[in-house]
This record gives sequence, structure tokens and C-alpha cells, in this order.
Amino acid sequence: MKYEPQEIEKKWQDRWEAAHAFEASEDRSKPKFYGLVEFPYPSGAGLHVGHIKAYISLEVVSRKRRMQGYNVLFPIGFDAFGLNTENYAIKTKTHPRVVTDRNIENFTRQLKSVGYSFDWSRVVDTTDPDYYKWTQWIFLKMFEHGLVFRDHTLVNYCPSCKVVLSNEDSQGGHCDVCGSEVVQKSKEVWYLRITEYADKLLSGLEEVDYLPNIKQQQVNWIGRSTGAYADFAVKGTNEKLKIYTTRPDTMFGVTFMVIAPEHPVIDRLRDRIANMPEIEAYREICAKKTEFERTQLVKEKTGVKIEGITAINPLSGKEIPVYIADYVMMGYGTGAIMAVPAHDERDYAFAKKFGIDIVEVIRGGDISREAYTGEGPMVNSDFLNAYDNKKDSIRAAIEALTARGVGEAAVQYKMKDWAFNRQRYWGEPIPIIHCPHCGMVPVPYEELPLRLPDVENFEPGEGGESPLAKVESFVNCKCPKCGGDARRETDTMPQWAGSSWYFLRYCDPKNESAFAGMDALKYWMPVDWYNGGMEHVTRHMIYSRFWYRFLYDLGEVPCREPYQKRTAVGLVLGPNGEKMSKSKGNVVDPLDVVRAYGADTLRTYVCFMGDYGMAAPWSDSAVKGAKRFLDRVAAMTDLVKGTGSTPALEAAFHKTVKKVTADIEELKFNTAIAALMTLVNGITEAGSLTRDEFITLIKLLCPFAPHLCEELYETVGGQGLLSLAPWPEYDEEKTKDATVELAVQINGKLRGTITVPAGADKDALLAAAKAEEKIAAALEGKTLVKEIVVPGKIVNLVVR
RNA sequence: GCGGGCGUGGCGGAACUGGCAGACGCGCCGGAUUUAGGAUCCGGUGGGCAACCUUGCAGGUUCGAUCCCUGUCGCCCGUACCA
Repeated sequence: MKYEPQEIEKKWQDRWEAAHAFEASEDRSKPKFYGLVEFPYPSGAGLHVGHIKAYISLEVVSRKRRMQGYNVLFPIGFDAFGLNTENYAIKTKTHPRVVTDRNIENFTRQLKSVGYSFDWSRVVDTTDPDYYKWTQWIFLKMFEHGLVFRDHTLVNYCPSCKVVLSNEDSQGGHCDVCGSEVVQKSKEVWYLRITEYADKLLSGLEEVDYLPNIKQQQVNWIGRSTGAYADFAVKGTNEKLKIYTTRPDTMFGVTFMVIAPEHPVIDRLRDRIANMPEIEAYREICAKKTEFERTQLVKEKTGVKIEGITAINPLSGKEIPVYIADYVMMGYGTGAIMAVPAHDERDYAFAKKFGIDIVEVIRGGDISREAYTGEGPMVNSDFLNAYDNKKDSIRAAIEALTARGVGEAAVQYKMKDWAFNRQRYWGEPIPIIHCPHCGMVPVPYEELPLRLPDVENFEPGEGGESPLAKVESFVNCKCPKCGGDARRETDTMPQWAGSSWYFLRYCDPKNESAFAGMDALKYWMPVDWYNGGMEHVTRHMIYSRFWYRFLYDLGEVPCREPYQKRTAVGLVLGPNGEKMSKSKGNVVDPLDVVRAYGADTLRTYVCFMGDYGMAAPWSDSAVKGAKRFLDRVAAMTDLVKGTGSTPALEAAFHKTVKKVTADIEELKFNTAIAALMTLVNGITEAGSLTRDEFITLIKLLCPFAPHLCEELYETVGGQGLLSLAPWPEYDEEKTKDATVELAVQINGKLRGTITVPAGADKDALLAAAKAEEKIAAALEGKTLVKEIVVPGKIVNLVVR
């Protein structure tokens, strides 16, 4: 047969659809497999090769598992709220609903053209009111349980998108959506108290199977540290400066304090501060600094001494100066630190610059040259001098602080609470009503979904308020509690909201009385295998684990962790080895490949490119190689004969079944395909194969190139769909060759090979080795010192 | 700085975690077919004339190291004054 992709792909896609071949079955007696890939944001640009590679992972696994008899749930949906759509809508003056529907339609068509075996009967769309009803429902449950709060603080703000961003959304100081530099702005915003779940998110990692680097990144992001709070009294006032430290045992080495420029104590002590104008000037400079200046130009420490106030060290009683400096952040710990220049590099740099005393309290370094951050015995530290290790001295210091009532043990997290509102139109409305009498009142559950009103103008307001604020009919409402006039919240949720629980909806997508029925959840959850990009490890993964864990605490979901296993896809780079981008002009359109070479070629090539988890450059000529391989497989129908397989070919088949079966489960698609290519080479050499063997071949290839394999199956008279036919089995005994070739080394260097029966013992191997021509020659006149024989591996003769 | 990862032919990458380095593919060379090109098929292909040399570099452990250890250089990703 000849491989003509254009003629067969649509045909099989239609047949699969007509047969509902890939819809998850309600038969709950079968073992289940829930494979999840990150649902796409349906941008106007259409499918990207990145999507192809990301989805091919569990596509191949799911297809194989289906053939192995699993009840497979392999769903897809659309994460369709968000700024890109909204910005596009503004630009083209088209309603985001229209844009979204068009994009979803386009994505659907494109995904289907690649032949993914998604369950299209369970598609979710986060912008569908029947879906976001439950997003709002979960939000209200969180509100009910005290996990939602409003606060007036400094937030990350994108001046271009005109929205507040969470920490996760502004990693590296740049807006996640447009890349603009993020500025700090004082605003009243909604928060989700994710920090309350920090410990659960951390401990939950112990019971899941994520790649080690994924776990590590989450651990780092949560950033748990242990230490203590301590109160430093401000001399002559009732004020106390509360600090957080991980090394309370170094307290006798404290020679000054530093507070963040935004620290509120400055305003409270305004009257006592002698150099207030200088302080104000410094605060102004700091406020104007961009993220870049604050983080990149860190070498030089700046700050101002606060004249007129001093603090008292709670353990030593010493009076010390207080500085204001922007190397102390308001957002971490308490916004104030005790500085121990002898044992902290930043404090050391600051002390050197400002000529402050440096007092050694841990022996082991040379504090005249640099801060010593290692361990050692305590010195100059009163009662702590008795200790010579970190653990004991910290414990003793905390005990002392506690006993004197000036401090206590404490835990801090780098992770911050989740800034949860956006001042934009295309998102889930936050279902809260502001009542002048009752305060914040949740929209009653029975009124959900709180629908987005239709508006003409989606432009965000200049003052940073949501477009919804201009919609009087939406804003004005009655308070559900007292019935009086009230106003609706006009901000919407961030894009991460809808994606924080979508995998639950897949389990039971049509449920009208719950986000998903417990029955369905008990069967399908947890997700057995989740694959996606590394960029989501500290965003979406953290958020959705938080939401899921919260629902677990409520008794709404059956297990503590949503994702049993998580793997990551490596980037597809441009042909020049650089990251694909429009500006670099190195973008490959996967649909072009489908048109030119067929979906099966695209799929096979993407799998064959290299290590699945690593970045790999695109190669147009290698794509042709994949096509050539499929051509050869198609041509193999001519070699199918009733009889005539060699023992070598039979063994090759068993080996290949074993290897492909194992490799797919490890996402080692490149070597699985290499094994299939080797097999095809072997068949070519043998000149013929049986029909059964041919069917085994196309079954193994089916997860990668399903259209072609279905067609070939039909060509050789196969009944039904190959995609649902049983996966090939192998016989371990038959994977073994009768004879093996073994390397013979002399002094560790290869000097010859011997061919011996598979089970040959040491003596036989040794004899064969010594009889080998080249070996015998090399042994001539030498003294044999040692013989190393590892059956099945090697013979090494050590001579002198 | 810290955390994670990676350095193997001209290229993408293999190699049972200590046992014949370079599977498989791309590219390249030669041949067949073709009026020609393309496509296809067959053969060859790490370097060196050779002895030999080769997994970023330098050491170490071992009968034996791409794999383990020490040091060093380079690249990528994440994070960032986290007290």
C-alpha cells in the first residue's frame, strides 16, 4: 500500500467519532486511567507545535492503555477567559464571546485534524456560565471559610494591562501576559489565603509521584523557613519593632536594625525622628525604583539612619541604631530585621558602608574580611556561649526569648497570599455584594452563576477600575441580607481561577447540581498522570492543588492530592535552536506539516525528535525522515505472506513488543520509534512476514500513527477499529537470543568478540575467549594475571 | 548568590545505571533507477595512513568509567537582597 495521508486521515477521524471510540465509558468495573494534559488557551494564533508535543505524551499513553483494556479518560477543554482575548476584542471591536467561540471552533478543528483521541463529549469551556457557576461556587465556599479577604497593600501592577498581578503572575518582575515591567502599587485587592495551605501543599508532595525537579521547584516556591519572632523595644516609647529571624542565636551579634522603607512605624514615630525630611526623600526614591533596579542593582546597599530613635536588644539589653533601607522588604517576615553583620553577607555589606560595629558570635571565619555564615561554637554571647552547634543554640535562644516574653518560635513562607482580582471584563465576576450596612455579602448560591453582563465597551477605566463598574444595571443591586440598596463587586477573577479545578469537571461535565458528582469523582480521581509545561509548576499546579485540598477539607472530593503523577514536556525550539517566536521568524506551523506530510508524520516526528522532557530544535529534513519511515511501513503490505517468519525475526518481534510497551510508559518515545524502525529494517532484510506479525507491527505503531495503522489494518482484512484492538503481548523467553556475541578484553581494552550459546557458563566463556584468534595472538608470551568473566556481559583477561 | 538540569560524531540523539560508546534518524559519500531533476532502493559513513585516539577539561576509584568520587570550565531553566 502507498501512504497517502490526505486520503485517509479524515476518513478515520470520522469513523472514530461515529463509533464514539475514545469516549470514556461508564463501565466502572474496568480499571481506569485518567490522563490529563493542560487544556489550551484558545488564542487567535491557533495551534502551536508546542501544543502538539505537549499533548502527544498522554495521547500515546492513552491510546496504548485503551488497547490494554483500561477505561481511559483523556479529556480536553478550553481555558478561555483572559486578557489576550479581551485585548484582541478591544482592538477589533468584537465581543470576546464571539472571539472565544471562533477560537475554540478553530482549535477544535485543528486538534481533531491531528487525530488526538480526546473524549470530545466532555469538553469544558471555562467561560461557559454552566462552568463558571462552579468556579464562583468554590470561591464562595472559600469566602465562607475565611480564605478570602481584602487588603490594602502594595501589589504587583501591570501598567500596560492595567491589572493587579499575583506574585506567581509577575515572576521575574515582568507581566505574565504582556511582558511589561511590573510596578508596585498601593491598592485594595482581593486575596485568597493560600498561605494557610502552605504546609499542606508542602506535605502533600510526599504522597505524589512528580518528577524530582518539579517537587523541588514547588518546595522552593513555598519557601518554608523556621526561626523566631522577637520584639525590639524602641527606647523611650511603647513601640516595639517585631523582627523575624532564622538565627535567633546570633542575637548577641546584633549591632543595628533595619526596617523596610514602607514600614508603618515611621509614621507613628514621625515626631521623634530628627531627620524626617531625609527619610521621606529616601522613601520616595525607593518607591520610584523599578523592579529591575531593586533586584538587579543589588551590589550597592543604600539606606538612611533614623536619627532620634534607637532600639533595645531584648536579650543583651544593648541600645542599637535603626536604619531604613530597601534591602529589607515589607512583604516578607515583619518588614524589620535585626542585623548581624558578622554572619550575614547583606548586613555585612551594609555595616561596612555605614561604619557600623561588627561583632563575632560564631567562631570559624575571619570577620575582618567577610561575613561568616558557616557553623561553629558561639562566642561573645552570654549564656549561649555554652553551645557549639546551630540546632542547640537556636533552640536555647528561642527558649530564652519565650521565657522573657519577648519572642517566640515562628515559621515563614516565601509564598504569599494570592492576589485574586483583575480589573478587566473577560473573567468570572466575583460574586460579592458590597452593602453599606452589612459589609461584604456573598451572592446567594441559588443565584449562581452570576453572569457577565453584555457590554459595549470593554476598555478598562483609566483609574484602574473594571469595565463592569460602568454597567449600572450590573452594579446596582439589593443586599441579599438586608434588602437595602447595594453595589456589586465589579472586579473579575484571574485566569487561573477556571483552570484550578477543570480536571474535576471532566469527571462529570454535565452535572447541574454539583461541580461533579462524588460517584464520578471517586471512580476517576485522582488524575493518574498529568503532563504539562514546567512554567506551570509554580503557578497553575500550586493554585489547583490548593483549591483541590480545600475541597478535600470540605469533603467535596475523595483524596488529598489531585495529581498522582506529573511529568513535563520539553520545549520545541526553532530550527535555529532558539526559542520559537514570531519576532525571530522561526515559528513552525504544525498545520503546515499536517498538510504537507500528514498528521501521522507530524506525530511520529514530534515523538522521535529526542528526549521528550528536553528542549529540542525542529528539523524539516528529519520530518521527512519520519514520513519515509511511514512510507516503508505502508509498503510492507506487499511483504505479508501466509508463512515464513525466521526465528530471528520472531525474536525481534518479541523484543520490540517488550521495548515499545515499556518505553511508552516512560515517555521514551524516541527509543520506542527507533525500536520500530529497527524492526522494520529487520523485516525488510527477512523479505517477508506473516499477517499476524504485520498486525503486531501496526498495533505497536498505532499510538503514534493511528490513521495509517487503521488503514493498513483494514487493508489486511482487519475487523473493527485497530485503536480498540488488544495490545500485543510478548513472551519473555522468546525475547532472548539463542546465541550472544560477547566482548573479550585484554587489560580492559577490546581485543576480540566471541559468539557463544546464551546460557554458557564461566569456563565455557573463558575457553572460547582463549580460543579466539586475536585473543590467542595477544596472549602469546604474556603472563595471565587475572581472569574476569561476567556471563552475558564480558570477558576481561589481565596480563603482564 | 541559591535551586534544578545538561555537556557524547557534521546534526537530533542512543547506551540494560559500571561491561563491545555512537542504536535509530537526519545529513553527507558512492551505486542502481531516471532524458534530467525530485522521489525511491542498495551500500558506506566518529577521528587517524597506522600503532592507536575518542563521551567539555584535569585527576581519582576499578580488571573495566559516558555512568561512581574530587576539582575545574561552559551552557540552559527556575528563583532572587526571604532576614
